[in-house]
Amino acid sequence: MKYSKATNYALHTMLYLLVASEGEPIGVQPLAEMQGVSETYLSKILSKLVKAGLIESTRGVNGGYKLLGSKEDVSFLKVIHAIEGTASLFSCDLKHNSGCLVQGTMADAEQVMEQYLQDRKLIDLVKNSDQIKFTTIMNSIS
Amino acid sequence: MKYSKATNYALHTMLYLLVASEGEPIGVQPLAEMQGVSETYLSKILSKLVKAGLIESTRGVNGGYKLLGSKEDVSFLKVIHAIEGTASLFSCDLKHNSGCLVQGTMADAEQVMEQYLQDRKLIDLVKNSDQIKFTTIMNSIS
DNA sequence: TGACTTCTGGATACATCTTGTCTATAATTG
DNA sequence: CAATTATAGACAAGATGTATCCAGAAGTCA
Repeated sequence: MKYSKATNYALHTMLYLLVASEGEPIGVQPLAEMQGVSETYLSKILSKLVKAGLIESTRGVNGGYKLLGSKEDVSFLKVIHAIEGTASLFSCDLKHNSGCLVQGTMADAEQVMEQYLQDRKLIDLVKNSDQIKFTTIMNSIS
Repeated sequence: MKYSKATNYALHTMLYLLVASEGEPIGVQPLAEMQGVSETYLSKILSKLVKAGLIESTRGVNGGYKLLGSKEDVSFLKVIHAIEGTASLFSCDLKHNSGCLVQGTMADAEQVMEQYLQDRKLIDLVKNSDQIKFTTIMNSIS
């Protein structure tokens, strides 16, 4: 059980869009180049973020992607759910006659993690200290 | 991202062995039949539990599997780790020059869930009320 | 020793998911 | 119309999960 690389791309892209949230939209090109992945692949990931209502896209010249809504509202959970889906991590397919004893605890464990990820906002990663250091880091993504 | 079905088999099998912890070891045959899976497949899963030190196996006539150690010590986390491995759920492969901003939070989230799963013991599912009801449920696994 | 039982390990097969790429298409600007 | 940019579909290589069958090791019992 592992998070997909797509989730990682999504989180980093959201971080970038969040910092660049004021101003012109940003095309796939620079985002894909930064992370060393093809434009079409990253665009599929970005489409999921669009459908989830996290960002908006504009086509045509000077088009691209832009954060939708408030910077402070972007939680880790929203991004993860947009990419991984919202299905439960655990499900028991066995044919019990009166419910599965295990499932409840597993669901609770997942809930605990989701609550944590919902409380954590992407902006927390960059707000406290230095926007400069952040951009340096982002640009350094090979 | 989902837990494997193997983890589910492992949890149910451990529950069964836990209830039957006093007495003779139990062979793969009944365990596999209960859960509707082949003996060889389930035995591979059980081998992982053996290697993890959760159960012990004895070969030959009247052999089988038996809980190792105290009933009270079997946490959800131990079983899950035995099957899924202990690798992190999230890892960033991007080439940052000074560490990944995202990874820390993701690791913390995982830690929160693992702590919960470590605190939850399998025996909690059956100890409070009725051993009888439990056996009924277990036997009802098609 | 020999027969039987039970776990162990290897080879194999199939389905699904992930990670991508390439190409074509739709929408927008100028 | 022409250039730009997102979107969608087809496709493929690779990894992983699920599962079976068969051969072999190891233990028990007569």
